[in-house]
Amino acid sequence: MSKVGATSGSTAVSPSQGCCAPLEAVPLDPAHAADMAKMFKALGDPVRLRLLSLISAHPDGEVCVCDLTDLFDVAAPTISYHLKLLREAGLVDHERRGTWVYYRPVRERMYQLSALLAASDMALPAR
Amino acid sequence: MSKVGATSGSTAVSPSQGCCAPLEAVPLDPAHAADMAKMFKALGDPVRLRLLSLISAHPDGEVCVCDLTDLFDVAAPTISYHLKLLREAGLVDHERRGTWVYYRPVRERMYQLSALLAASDMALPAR
DNA sequence: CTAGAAGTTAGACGGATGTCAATATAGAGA
DNA sequence: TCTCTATATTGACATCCGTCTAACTTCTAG
Repeated sequence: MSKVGATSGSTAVSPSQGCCAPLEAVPLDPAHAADMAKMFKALGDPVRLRLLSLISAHPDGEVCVCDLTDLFDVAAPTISYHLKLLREAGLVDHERRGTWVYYRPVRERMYQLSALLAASDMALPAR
Repeated sequence: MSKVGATSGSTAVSPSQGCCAPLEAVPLDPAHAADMAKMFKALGDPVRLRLLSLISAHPDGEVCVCDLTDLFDVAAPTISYHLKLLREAGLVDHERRGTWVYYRPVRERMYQLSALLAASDMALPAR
């Protein structure tokens, strides 16, 4: 707990600031860095990044796992494994409906990362 | 090379779009995903994330390695290793001046990631 | 030219990661 | 209940990663 605190960032975050100041504004404290790093790490694999992309871009706001597996060259358990990591990073949610499981993006978390990387001198609205 | 092309993104990028559409707009093609994933992976370690944070937040726009090493619990070669990874991901630049080496952030690259994660329904200007 | 300081590179090593085949679990339907 | 389909979990295995110590490179200062 230091200046910015509130790692959780439950609901609405300020559009101009997010849960926390951009990287360039103030150095990250080690504890917060660890939490953010976990999310970045989850995105640090091409399969997972594409998974999140597909989940986020879907017009229904959610995607059935059955529609994801065919798009990759890896076996189904591997997709399952990657989805679990995205879940554990807090970047996606899931819900079982009948036989199928649907994944949704957690846009607040995605935005946390986005805000962290947004530099004020690059024509972003931040500050 | 497909729809968005130009991974390099040398100079100014459109404030509302960056080098590429946000994740939610269109699924990432595999080649592009790999490039982006490499950057995310570089940020997926607490030490590296703090390094980038310190480098980005410094008022001089650059930081001497000698000022970084003391802030971490790891040995100097480990810092060197992490800085190399950040360099290879294109997130920082470096320059030797005399005995010292200075690192600078590459804000265009940071912004590429930020734009990728910015969702349009979250009060960001994108689209 | 030698001595010393700042960084990087090389090599080694334990632990984490990504993948698969095999197995388990959950629900739908006959 | 029995079977089939969709996901998840387990266990094994090869590779990658983060860390260290030791050695090397580059520069400055005598």
